[in-house]
Parts: sequence; C-alpha cells; structure tokens
Amino acid sequence: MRGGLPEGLASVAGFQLSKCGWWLEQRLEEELQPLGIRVRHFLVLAMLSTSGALSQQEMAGYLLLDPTLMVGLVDELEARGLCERTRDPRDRRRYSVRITEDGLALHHRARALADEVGADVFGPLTDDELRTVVKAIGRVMEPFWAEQRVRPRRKR
Amino acid sequence: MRGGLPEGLASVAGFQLSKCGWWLEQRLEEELQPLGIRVRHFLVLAMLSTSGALSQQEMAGYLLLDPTLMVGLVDELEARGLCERTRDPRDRRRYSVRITEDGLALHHRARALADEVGADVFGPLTDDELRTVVKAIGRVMEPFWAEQRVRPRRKR
DNA sequence: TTTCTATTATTAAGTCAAGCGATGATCGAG
DNA sequence: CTCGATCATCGCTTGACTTAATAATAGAAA
Repeated sequence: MRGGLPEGLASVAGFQLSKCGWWLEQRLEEELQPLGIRVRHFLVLAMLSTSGALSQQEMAGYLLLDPTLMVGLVDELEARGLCERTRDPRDRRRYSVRITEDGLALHHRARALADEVGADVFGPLTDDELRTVVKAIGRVMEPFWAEQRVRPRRKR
Repeated sequence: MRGGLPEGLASVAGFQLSKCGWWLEQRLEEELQPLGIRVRHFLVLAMLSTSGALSQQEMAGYLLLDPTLMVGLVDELEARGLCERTRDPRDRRRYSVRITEDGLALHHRARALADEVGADVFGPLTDDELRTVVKAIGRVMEPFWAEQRVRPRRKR
C-alpha cells in the first residue's frame, strides 16, 4: 500500500511515472520563479546552451510545443537579452536563435536549481538505482525522439 | 547523442522522464478511444476497482485534479452505467461512488490495453531494468502521496 | 525565367479545459 | 443550536493550445 494510494491506481506504472514527471516540473517551476523564468524558458536555454543555433521550428519539435508558441517564448527571452535572433543566411526564412552570455549565465543558475530539485526528489534512491533509472528512461525514449522529430504540427 | 536531441536537453533528467510520462499517456489515450473513454476515466475506474467506495473529493486528491472536474467525470461514467452514486449514509454531503459490473468489465479491458502500451514503450528494457525502474519510481513517489493527499484544492 | 508548391515565422481568432469564487447542504465542535 | 469546515455543484474567468490566414523565402518544375 503506497502512501494510501489505492492499489488499482498505484499498480498502473504509467500513472506513477507520469505524476513523477509532473511533480518534478512543478517543483522546478517554483524554484525558477525567483529567476523570473518558467520551465519552458529553461528548457529552451538548455537546448541552446549546447547547440550553437537552432530555428524556432526545431526547438518546437524537441519540446513538443506548437511552433506558434515558440514565437512568444523567444520574444520573452530576447527581450531580456537571454538569446538573440538573426536570420539564417543560408535560409532567410528561418531565424538562427542563439544564446547570449547573459543567457548562458542564467541557464547555469537555473540548471543548478534543476539539479537540486532532482537530487531532492530522487533522494530516496541509491546512486546505483538513479543511474539505472536515468539510463533506462533515456533508452526508452530513443525511438520516440527518432520518430517524433518529424512533426511540423500536432494533430487532434 | 540521444536521437538527435540536443545534449543540453537530454541531460535534464526530469525532462526525459516527464516526456516519457506524457508519451505513455498519449499512447494510452489513443488505445482507449475504441472503448469510448479517456485516460482519466480509466484511472477513476482503476481506483474504484480496488477501493470499495470513494468520495469525489478523495478521487480528485489521488488524481491531482480539481474536485470540480470530478463532477463531470463521474457524470459521464454514471451515464454509461460504469459507476453509480449513492449518498454516503454516514455523511450525507458526500457521495459514495462505486463501480458497477459493467465498469469492472470495461476496466479489465482498458487495463489490458494499458499493459500493452506499457510493454510496448518499455520494450527496450530488460525485465530486470523494468522492475528496478518501477520499484524506484514507486519509492520516489511515496513522500509525494503522503504529503499531497491532504490538499482539497490546488493553489496558484 | 516564370510559376507552383513547401517551409518558416507571425498574427489574430477561436476552442477548450483548468482553476477560482460562490452557493447550498450537511457535518462536527463547542 | 450557532459557527466554522467540508462536500458537491454551478458559472465565470483565465490562460493554454489550436486553427486559419498572411507574408516572405526557398526550391523544383514548366
């Protein structure tokens, strides 16, 4: 009996995992508030921190967000000087969005908070278990990213 | 390099886990369509299948949904004869929601689909890994359920 | 070249669900 | 028997997301 949770619910593996993801997101959302950004902003910065320049469409694909939402998202980051838009010279329809120095700095702070939250939430696990879980989830998601990346627009 | 996902993103453990939960939910949503129910209906049935009778408020607490949403949810299930409401004689403010025979039967079919989806998504894992992951997530969520169960209404 | 189609970013409008406040009924405590 | 708390419910607001339409550019085809 897990914390009073009805067995019929607790035994649905996907439910627990889904709520765990939700919990992590909520916790991080709170932690990021002092920085004035939301989780989605952090994720954009995280992407840009390792990938030189991305188009808004690419980022939307990775985050599973509608491309139209990326407009306002990048607007906000740009207004705060955390990233900058320049037209891609090789395809002037698209923007090259790249992170700025300030953006890198903020990402660094946000990442630290994210790691804190992770350490807190995953506290009950041994290092061994945590490693296994992270590796397993990563492997599970491989086919997903391979398949879903090609999706200009969500249906339904 | 995981499926082309930028390293800065892939390395955020919570992101992968969160999306994994989302993926499972979406997959199940599709699979349940022929049964005419959504994931949330299935979860309610799953709860009721092992817990004799619950109030709408209790169920909202377990599923982390606003109690007002539970109204329509139970309405729909009741209209299809999958559950029934009776006033709790010991507290006539609350309903005793319990599952019907039809509800049990439908839950059984839905649960089979959920297990299928799970087996499919977690296919890349060995039995050993899967066991470890499920057990770990369950343990991680224990403090969450212990704490969050007492929360009539979400804030913010 | 010219024309047609596809892609990218954007805005505006429409849709839908989640969340909040208020209400009526009921409970439990004093 | 009040008074504050709880439960289910209703209606409204807010905000997230989708859809549709527009403009600029790219690339292929005629």
